[in-house]
Amino acid sequence: MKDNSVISISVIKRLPRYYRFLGELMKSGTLRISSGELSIRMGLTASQVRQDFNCFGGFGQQGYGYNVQQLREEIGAILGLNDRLELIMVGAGNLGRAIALHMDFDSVGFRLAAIFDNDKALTQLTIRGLKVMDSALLAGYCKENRPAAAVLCIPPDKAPEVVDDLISYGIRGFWNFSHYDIHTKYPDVCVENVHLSDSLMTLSYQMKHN
Amino acid sequence: MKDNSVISISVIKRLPRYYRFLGELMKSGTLRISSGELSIRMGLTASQVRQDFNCFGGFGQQGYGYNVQQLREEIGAILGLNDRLELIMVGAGNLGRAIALHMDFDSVGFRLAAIFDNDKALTQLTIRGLKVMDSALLAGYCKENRPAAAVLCIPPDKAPEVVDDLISYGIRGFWNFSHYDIHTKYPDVCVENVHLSDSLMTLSYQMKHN
DNA sequence: TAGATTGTTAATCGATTAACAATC
DNA sequence: TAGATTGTTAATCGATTAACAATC
Repeated sequence: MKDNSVISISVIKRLPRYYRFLGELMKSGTLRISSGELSIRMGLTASQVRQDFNCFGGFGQQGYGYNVQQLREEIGAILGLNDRLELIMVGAGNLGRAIALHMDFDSVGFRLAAIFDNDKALTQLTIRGLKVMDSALLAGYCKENRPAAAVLCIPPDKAPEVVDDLISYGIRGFWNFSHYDIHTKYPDVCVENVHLSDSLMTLSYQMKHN
Repeated sequence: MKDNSVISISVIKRLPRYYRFLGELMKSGTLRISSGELSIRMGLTASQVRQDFNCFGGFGQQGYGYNVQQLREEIGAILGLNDRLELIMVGAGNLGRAIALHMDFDSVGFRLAAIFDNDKALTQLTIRGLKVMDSALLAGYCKENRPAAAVLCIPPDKAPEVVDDLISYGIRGFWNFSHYDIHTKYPDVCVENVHLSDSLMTLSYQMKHN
């Protein structure tokens, strides 16, 4: 796995999908696959598949194709799924709790280590073995445990302050469900936005223009 | 609002963000804004802002800029937020219930009209005034009410069958939280994927490569 | 009118696709 | 060896940025 030149974000965003398809192929007992066959199944071009994989080095073999399991492992390694960063959740409302219960964090490179909320009614709860902690304990917790990233499940009006705090506590990555633009103020921090209403508006557009 | 030529998906995906920023400007009492000022706030180029808006017609005025409220309304109209498509939810597990409770569907062009699950323990529940219905009633409901779209919050192994059914019941759009590629089999249907674990893997990649 | 800022065309950049020599 | 399929270079396509004339 070479990793010298900068990989474009378009390529990175396709990797999880490759990873998923290769997982399904593995389950179905497929040992090898060609770029052509994979491209048909995924609705891409064979060229793109080869270009994508070759960003990271030659995983294939001429005349044979790609070894499914090996390729999947390589992509997993590139995505960083083999070691886990400590992750905290801030905001344990409906959405936060569902995310905490629903996601298999361990299989996507993170370990959910703590959950915080400032609502006393929620700090009673235990979610997946984690007791929801009072937000007042956030600073102390971060100082002691140095988590790397945070899931942000809070209303947008509270987001600016919470983000400022978290950054000052050493958080360097955000999985952001809040409608607040972290990158505008902190361009160097890693951010993955999940803007649910934006996504649904896009569906609205699609459906209302044929 | 002209709508003849095909608008690229890159432009469409930026519209909800414009809509959100313009909403904030409106709240703060700003009446007009230039492409230059808006581009700085949003981290885009002034050129791109003008190009984007001009896909749909001239909303601005030379020497003045754009009227915030009018521009926001135009974008809302383009996204189709003024009328609401009937939407059903299939799958009322943790994630589905949180989405149902959390989302303001009315403000993004949809009306959540019914929720279905095949788990008898869930069909007791009432969520936002909607009684969770048994999946056995799905066909009858669709025949009678002709909903346009479905939120899919089911495990991926059940997805192929459920999607087949829903398509046969006349569903033409999916907000898809399930890890199943609807477009592969049904390229003509409207799909917005929310692949949460893909998103988190992307964050993992970002954080582990500096 | 002069200044500001759009709408739009042209130039650049990047990503995707095509082609093909290398090679298993 | 012959066939298949990669890795990689070149061509195309599309999206972003720059430039500037039009005009409020």
